[in-house]
Amino acid sequence: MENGIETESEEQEQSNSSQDHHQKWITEQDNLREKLISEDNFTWKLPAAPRIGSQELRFVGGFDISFSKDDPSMACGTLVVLDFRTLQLVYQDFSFVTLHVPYVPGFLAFREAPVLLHILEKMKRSDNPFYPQVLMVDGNGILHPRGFGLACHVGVMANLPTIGIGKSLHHVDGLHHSRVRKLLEAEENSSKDFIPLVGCSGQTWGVAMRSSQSSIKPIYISIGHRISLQTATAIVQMTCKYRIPEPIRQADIRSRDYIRKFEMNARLKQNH
DNA sequence: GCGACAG
DNA sequence: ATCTTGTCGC
Repeated sequence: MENGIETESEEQEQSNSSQDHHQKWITEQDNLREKLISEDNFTWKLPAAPRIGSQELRFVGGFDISFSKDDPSMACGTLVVLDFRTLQLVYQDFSFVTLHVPYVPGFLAFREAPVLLHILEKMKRSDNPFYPQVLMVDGNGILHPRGFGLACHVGVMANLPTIGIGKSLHHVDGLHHSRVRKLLEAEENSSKDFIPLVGCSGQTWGVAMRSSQSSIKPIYISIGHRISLQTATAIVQMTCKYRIPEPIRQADIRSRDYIRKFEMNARLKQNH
């Protein structure tokens, strides 16, 4: 009985302190959100776009993190940069780190953003000519409970145009699976592969996109920073060879590869 | 009160 | 995120 009560109060304290921490995180998200730019804000143009006197988009970045199955706190953040026209890799970098911040839905940025910002900063410091003009992030932008997901967070902090790519739907403003499924089915016959994600409030949070013919499961595109949804959608479409756009897909593949090699090395050491 | 909840 | 086999199709 006494143990039961004691445990309960400890849990209560834990719960309270984590609630406090979440409140700090919420405040930080609310503050950063004031700097968010949700329209095109860059000097380049898309191919065939009539923007006189500006260079075409050339370098598209992608970011992802993979985790060790042996020790889930060990992670590898990977940044790749692809040539927009050829989708060939022109740059890659890895950051092997130990993460102490847990994943909490709605607060992904506090876990993953520092890793990405570190790799970006390193690249910028060295004046690397392949520094991305726009960055795709594995996670949502404004498609988020407070309209400020991972893609917005890194976009504002790195002052870089960013696009959020979700592989599953984060439920926001009445947007849940059955509602999106209905929207998809309704538009399916009209051969549209983009479905605006309009919530109950009437706000457009992003688009669901059937990126490849083989998969019925959509990806969820939302703006991060300094880009319009229309431009973001066009860029994602132009970089999709498979369901996941190439920048994210390459980052994912190479990140997993890095972790696997690390684990292999660890095994070899252990055995002899 | 219960369930839902990007990666 | 990660664990996991085969399987269907171009």
